[in-house]
Amino acid sequence: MRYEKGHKEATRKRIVETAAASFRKDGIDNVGVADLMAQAGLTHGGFYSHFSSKEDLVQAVMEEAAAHSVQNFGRRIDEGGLEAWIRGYLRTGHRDHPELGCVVPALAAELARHPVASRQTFTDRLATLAKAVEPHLPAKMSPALKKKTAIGIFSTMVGALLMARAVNDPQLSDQILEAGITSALALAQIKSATA
Amino acid sequence: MRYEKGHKEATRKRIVETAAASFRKDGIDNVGVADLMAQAGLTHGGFYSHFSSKEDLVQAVMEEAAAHSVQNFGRRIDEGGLEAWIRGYLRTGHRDHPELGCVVPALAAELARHPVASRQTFTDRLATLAKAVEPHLPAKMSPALKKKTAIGIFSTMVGALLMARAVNDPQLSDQILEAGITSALALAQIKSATA
DNA sequence: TGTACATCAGTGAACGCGCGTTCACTGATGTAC
DNA sequence: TGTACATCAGTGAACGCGCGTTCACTGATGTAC
Repeated sequence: MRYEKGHKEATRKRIVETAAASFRKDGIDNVGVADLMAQAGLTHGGFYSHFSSKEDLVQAVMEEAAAHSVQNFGRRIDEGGLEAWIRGYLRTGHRDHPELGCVVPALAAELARHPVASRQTFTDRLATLAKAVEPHLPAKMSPALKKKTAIGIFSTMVGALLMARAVNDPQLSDQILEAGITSALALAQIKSATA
Repeated sequence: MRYEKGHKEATRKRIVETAAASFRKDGIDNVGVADLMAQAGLTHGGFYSHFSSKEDLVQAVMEEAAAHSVQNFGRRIDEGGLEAWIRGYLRTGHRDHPELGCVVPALAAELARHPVASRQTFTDRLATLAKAVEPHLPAKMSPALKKKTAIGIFSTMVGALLMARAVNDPQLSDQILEAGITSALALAQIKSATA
């Protein structure tokens, strides 16, 4: 072999990570295979020795993002608690750098129009995320309410980040993030010192 | 003139309405000018006697959607109250027919990558919407908290609808809508009979 | 009243461009003998 | 140890296609005389 062992896997990983960032920043449709390969330091023809189609890459990106973020979120929740997770998600840095952030506000609308295979990962991930949140909710909540609340909190966070990015007025955008934090904390029944 | 008075305005309106539906259903990038004109019963060349560019149409669509939905939401809130508005927004019919529904979950992510002019309308609309919700929140809330809560409720609704559409599992999708309703009602401090 | 002309919403061929995908090829290395 | 061959990640030209946009044209009507 011309390349050391594991070279191909490393290249594939590099393409997936490059794609994950670009897709979140510019949208799946707006990122071409040639762009992506150039960013990874390759030419476009080689793409098809790693993936059978662009849709195949989309699926790989969703899997990578799911693995990465469930791990990331899980750690953050367990280390800093729900409040730190909520505040970390709705910080201005996350709003301003979609390429480094959560795929849901960035890609969910586009993903809804993609084939089932690419959506499956997202579905699984959401269920996992809800389960990671539930243990941190007040003990007096019923299991059913905990599940609803976990999903409700995440809905609030996703909706707020999405709108904070779409809005044109920086001040309103900041207010949306704050409103998202306040509301998510209220749902979690956390009384914050700064809220 | 070949056509009766108001003909051109009527045609333009038809194009905008067709586009509003198609954009929400398939995404702005996935709907071509030629598709749109064919749907409106015209050929693609005539497009440019109505709009200077596709982006110009996007702007017109956002304006139409804003006018339409602020009016629609306002009426619904004033007639049925917050609870009816929330339940109406998070019903399965709305999830399953993005072409007839709110532009925010459908287009906000894509819109965030569009020029300022197209985003301005969205910004204005969101502020108007918040103001329509505020009077229906509990009187004991401070004005500042009312504003935050109004935005928080809408964030929850948008996030829930977005995720309910992206998810692959119909049962989970229904649960997300229910969780959105429960959480939005909780934020509005409405104790519902069926919640 | 009849004729010539101006108007202009809509037509449809054509444009340059970038897309996803294909494919014959390259060339450095590992393996067989 | 040296030579011939197989491997295969990556190259880059080429493909068909659909996109947004342009433009010369059409043809039914209103207007001028």
